[in-house]
Amino acid sequence: MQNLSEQEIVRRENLQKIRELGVDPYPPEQFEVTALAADIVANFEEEILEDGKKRGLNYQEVSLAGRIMASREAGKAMFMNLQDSSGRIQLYLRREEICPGEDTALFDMVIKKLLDLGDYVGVKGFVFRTRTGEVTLHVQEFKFLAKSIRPLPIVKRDAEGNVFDAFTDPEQRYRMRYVDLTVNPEYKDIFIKRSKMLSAMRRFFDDQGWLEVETPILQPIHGGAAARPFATHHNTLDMPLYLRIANELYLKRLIVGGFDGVYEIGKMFRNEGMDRTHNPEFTSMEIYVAYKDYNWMMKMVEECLEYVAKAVLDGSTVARFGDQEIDFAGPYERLPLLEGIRKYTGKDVAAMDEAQLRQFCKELHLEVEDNWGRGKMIDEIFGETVEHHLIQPTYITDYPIEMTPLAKKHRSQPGLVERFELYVNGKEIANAYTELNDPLDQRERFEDQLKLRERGDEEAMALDEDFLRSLEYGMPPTSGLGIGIDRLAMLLTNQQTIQEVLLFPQMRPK
RNA sequence: GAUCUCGUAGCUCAGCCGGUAGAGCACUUGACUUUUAAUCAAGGGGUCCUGGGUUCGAGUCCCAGCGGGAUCACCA
Repeated sequence: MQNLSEQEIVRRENLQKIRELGVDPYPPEQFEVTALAADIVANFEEEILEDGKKRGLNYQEVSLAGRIMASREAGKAMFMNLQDSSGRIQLYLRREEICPGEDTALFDMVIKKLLDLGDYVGVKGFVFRTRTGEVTLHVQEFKFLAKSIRPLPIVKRDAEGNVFDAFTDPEQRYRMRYVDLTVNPEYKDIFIKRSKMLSAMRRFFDDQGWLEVETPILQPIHGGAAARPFATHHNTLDMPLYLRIANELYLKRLIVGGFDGVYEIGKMFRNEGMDRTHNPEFTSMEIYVAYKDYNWMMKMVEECLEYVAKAVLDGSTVARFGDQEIDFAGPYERLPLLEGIRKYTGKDVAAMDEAQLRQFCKELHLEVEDNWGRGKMIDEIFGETVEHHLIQPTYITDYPIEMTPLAKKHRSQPGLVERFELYVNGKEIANAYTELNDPLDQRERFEDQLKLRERGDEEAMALDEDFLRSLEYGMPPTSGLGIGIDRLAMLLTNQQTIQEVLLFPQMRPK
């Protein structure tokens, strides 16, 4: 045990003294809770009697549990604030009631002196309204449930709304999320909304009859996306394994296997940079539906996001994000990629050859690498000139084939594939294709990726022979979709950083 | 990975031109039976991120490192 602060030493001494007085600071038995603080404060009712006195009509025998977050002594009485999962309520204690006889040790010692802020307690009593009008629990029984031996940085607000001792340092908040959620309970709302978002999405898919599945996180070949993986090693098999960067190829194997619709909501892992929109592990939703194409998928996404937004935003489809208002009600604008570039630059990149594209990139002050092909440059031009305009949900459709080795060739436009990405607030939220199910075409695309890899592109896709075999057996026409769950959560909870929508964002070790 | 910026008490922060560290809350002791940032009186608490350097003297200036935040690059 190393250097304890004065306050930690005092709390440990208090813990010992409580035990010496015969009180268990960590009792094993359950404590029955019959009410929540927020419900009481919202619903307490009283009547005024003929003699002018007031009488509570409800909550006259309740039992609450939570942390003591403030304590005010007033002689032989005391006021405290109790915080439970719902909110806070004031407690009122009188010595003569807690300790009716001569022995006032429980009140004078245990409650008045040995109780610390942050301690978990259970209280029973009746609710009334104080002279100053605050709904308060008049405590008749008091019990320690768990002692806190480390001081909490409790936030205080005065009558003018000034905030004192705010626990605001993001590093501390993320590293000690348990403290953050305790002293800044408003952040719990983000995670409650995130949970509502996920359960609404599952409900939407389940109602269509699609099946939630789980596919391997440890994969021998990291396929399905262009990204650098985390590598690990399996001892018994003595082989390298990768944490998945995508689950696409496994979900398609299930479509080959005869499921009409499968989806998975789970973590993906990418060994790349971290910033306010990237965490090394992130949550993605991927869904594949047989006999559909990307036009159908656009409609499905509109219906799904509208449904999910309503579940999170109490029936509204409009999310406030910073100073923007984003409406998730469909239909969304559809803008082919090349038209989008024309719209915002006036240039027709489709007509340009590689040298002309390179020149255009220079004009835009884009740093072009030698190994970039047409597709990569067009993608960069799009990112530079169009992306930030796409505030309301917008589908960008029909991408160059080079960038998209798993999507089917466009039915009418050579050089393009049937792919769309959904942009909201200038950021990509979803990505979908009419899936490539021609096994010979797929093999050629993988081989093109291998060539890119030989040219030094570390993110080029690896060839997955077993996946190709599954396509050779025959995959029905299928449309697939991926949604970045963390980014959708950011939009629906008005948060500017991914760390705020992750309970435990990745941090450097201390 | 690059640039900017920050690191002082449990928490939030002051600390001037370099002169051995300060406030509020929290904590300790005492008073008070409807208070609410309770109040009143008294008191304790510091590896000034780490390591070097300049200087008679460094929280302060310089260098390096560690960690955070912001912006950028890569990516979803």
